[in-house]
Amino acid sequence: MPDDGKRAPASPRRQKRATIRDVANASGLALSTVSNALTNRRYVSDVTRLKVLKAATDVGYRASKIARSLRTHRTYSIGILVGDIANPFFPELVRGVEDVASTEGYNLILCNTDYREDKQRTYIEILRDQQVDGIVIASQIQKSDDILSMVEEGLPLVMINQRYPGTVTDYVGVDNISGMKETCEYLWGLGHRRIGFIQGRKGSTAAQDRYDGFVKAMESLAGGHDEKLVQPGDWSYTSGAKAARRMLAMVKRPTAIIGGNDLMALGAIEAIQEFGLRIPQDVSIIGIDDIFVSAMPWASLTTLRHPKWTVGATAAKVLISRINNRDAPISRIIIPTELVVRATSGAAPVPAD
Amino acid sequence: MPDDGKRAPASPRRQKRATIRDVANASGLALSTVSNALTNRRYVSDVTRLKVLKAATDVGYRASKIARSLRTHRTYSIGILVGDIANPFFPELVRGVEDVASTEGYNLILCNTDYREDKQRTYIEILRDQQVDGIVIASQIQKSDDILSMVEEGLPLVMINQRYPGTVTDYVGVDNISGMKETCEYLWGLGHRRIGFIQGRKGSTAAQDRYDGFVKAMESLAGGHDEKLVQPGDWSYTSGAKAARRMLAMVKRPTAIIGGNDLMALGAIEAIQEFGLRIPQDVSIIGIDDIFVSAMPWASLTTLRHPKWTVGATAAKVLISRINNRDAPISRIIIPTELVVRATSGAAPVPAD
DNA sequence: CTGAAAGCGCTTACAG
DNA sequence: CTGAAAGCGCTTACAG
Repeated sequence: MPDDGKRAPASPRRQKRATIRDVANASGLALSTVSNALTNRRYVSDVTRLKVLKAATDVGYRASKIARSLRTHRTYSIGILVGDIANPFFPELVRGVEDVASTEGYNLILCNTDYREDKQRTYIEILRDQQVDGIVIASQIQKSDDILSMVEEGLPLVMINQRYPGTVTDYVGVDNISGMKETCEYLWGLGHRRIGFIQGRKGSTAAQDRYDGFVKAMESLAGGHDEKLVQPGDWSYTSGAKAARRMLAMVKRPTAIIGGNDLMALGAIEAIQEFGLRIPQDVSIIGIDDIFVSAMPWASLTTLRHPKWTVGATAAKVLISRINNRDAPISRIIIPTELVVRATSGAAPVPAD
Repeated sequence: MPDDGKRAPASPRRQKRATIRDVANASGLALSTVSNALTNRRYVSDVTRLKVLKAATDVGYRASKIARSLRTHRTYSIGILVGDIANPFFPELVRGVEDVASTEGYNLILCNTDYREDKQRTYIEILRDQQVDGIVIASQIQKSDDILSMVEEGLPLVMINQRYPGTVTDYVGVDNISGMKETCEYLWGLGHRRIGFIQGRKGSTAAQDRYDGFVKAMESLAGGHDEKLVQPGDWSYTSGAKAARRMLAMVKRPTAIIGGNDLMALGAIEAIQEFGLRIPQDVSIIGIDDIFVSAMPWASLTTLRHPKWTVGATAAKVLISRINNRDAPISRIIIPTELVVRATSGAAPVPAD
């Protein structure tokens, strides 16, 4: 391509930013006085302050966060580790984090781990080198030594729906156990006796908790569960469809299926329709999370709502409190889920057998 | 709440990180030699380098990005402005940006503007104070003086699907005009003569381009368009449903509707069904973007695919090139759209009038 | 090939 | 109430 003459605005390469020294010169005051006037850390007479303020706006001064960080060891940025922002579960949660972070003057560095330990490790190193003030961990990876070493280092950390055996950190999550109990009882009350469950990605604490909740609930309702009716998935739509197909192909197929998340439940709907079965007359299907799709009329998925924004916002608040007070007691906040009944669940079919 | 005795690991408050000085002491070499050995900026003898490397790992040294940034004026972080990460259009785009950014050693600061100029302004100031190396602007806000001042300042910037009159910056976008042409021609070929269009959020360049494309296409196909069949929306599902209701209530209702984005098209589906009309026998509906929901079988929305990941990834590449070479010619990259035909579009109904 | 010194732009004891 | 100086942890001319 020949150069068409369009170029980046020629000379105005990074124009020099005004520094605190410029303000000092413009106002005829000392650096320290300018700094104190601007940051309100020490008493400065009103007349001096006004002089400083005027000089600052005159020269267009904005403090360098970098220089400040080097000196104060605070960056006012926090990192967040998520599995994949393109998974519809995360954006709302991240919004919650970002909303309170930005209100509190922090900015948010987004890291997608793809649920991989090596990526998580790399990101954690980067965030530490960056000297973030804290990290929100929502990546769902169950084990990682890096987490331990951060805990030892005293770096503020908050876990979302994720625990590390052997470490005690601030935690925000939903009560998957009770949620699953409510869900199973609801189905049981509708007459369902063969209830299937599609598990989430292996290695995720949330997947484990939801499974445990299912097992426990079925234990108390039915005295146990049929492990063949538990099929593995990986949170994705297609994995949900596949898991459901396996269950529906059984001689004694379930009359209700709980997806470990909405995406898998939605995939299961596709499978159920493939089998020529009606929802909910033949098979009921329930998801977990309540992503925005689930509320749309053609999905209208009954689901156990996970208050994602609130969880994210709460995690950010907890993290920031921790940053401001390292010695406060550990907090462990459990946010309730809510069963949202829509069109995909109903009474169990009259048993044919 | 009484203190339950669980406390943050007591003393290990921010343990001191090893500094370059520690490495110098441990190796018996000078600071500058250590720095040069670690950063490869100057020749260092192999034996010295090895000594440095060993000392560095021994003391667990990791360079402080902050100190380095203060000195080099590079932060290796970039910001991204989006309308709202919870809008399903953005996550995939952000993923694209993040994927190449992280590969290139940059981290990504996420900012949600909620399509508001004041929020955008605030974020821009923060990002400048943070001295990010560059900014990706995907927030769709049409005017903002801050953009201008960044351009003047020479801060690397890349616009996604968004132009600013009077400024020349790097740009990555899709060809909405051709895309709309293809879409309208497709519908025209199916016999549709009354084609409705739901507009995107006012003030967005993309919304404007799509509208312009629609008008232009209809001009060449039909010699003009019926402005009554253009109804405003704001990108949201509900706004799409409302806009569609207005069109469907008309005496001469459209036989096909193009949603300015998929979310609005999906909302329109709801409206069409409310009116007791069949899709596509009575009304065809087409979206723009191809968000993940649209591919699901019960939506199965015909749509003009917007390669979001690619657009994001390309924008990041362009931005990083710009950061590395301020004087390179401006680039303007147009990524083609693709009409994905699914179940919601078909032949126009035989006219009853 | 290596070292001593200056300096990036701030904040914060320490004097006065 | 204000100022001069040290220092955060690096990199980079400048000497040798």
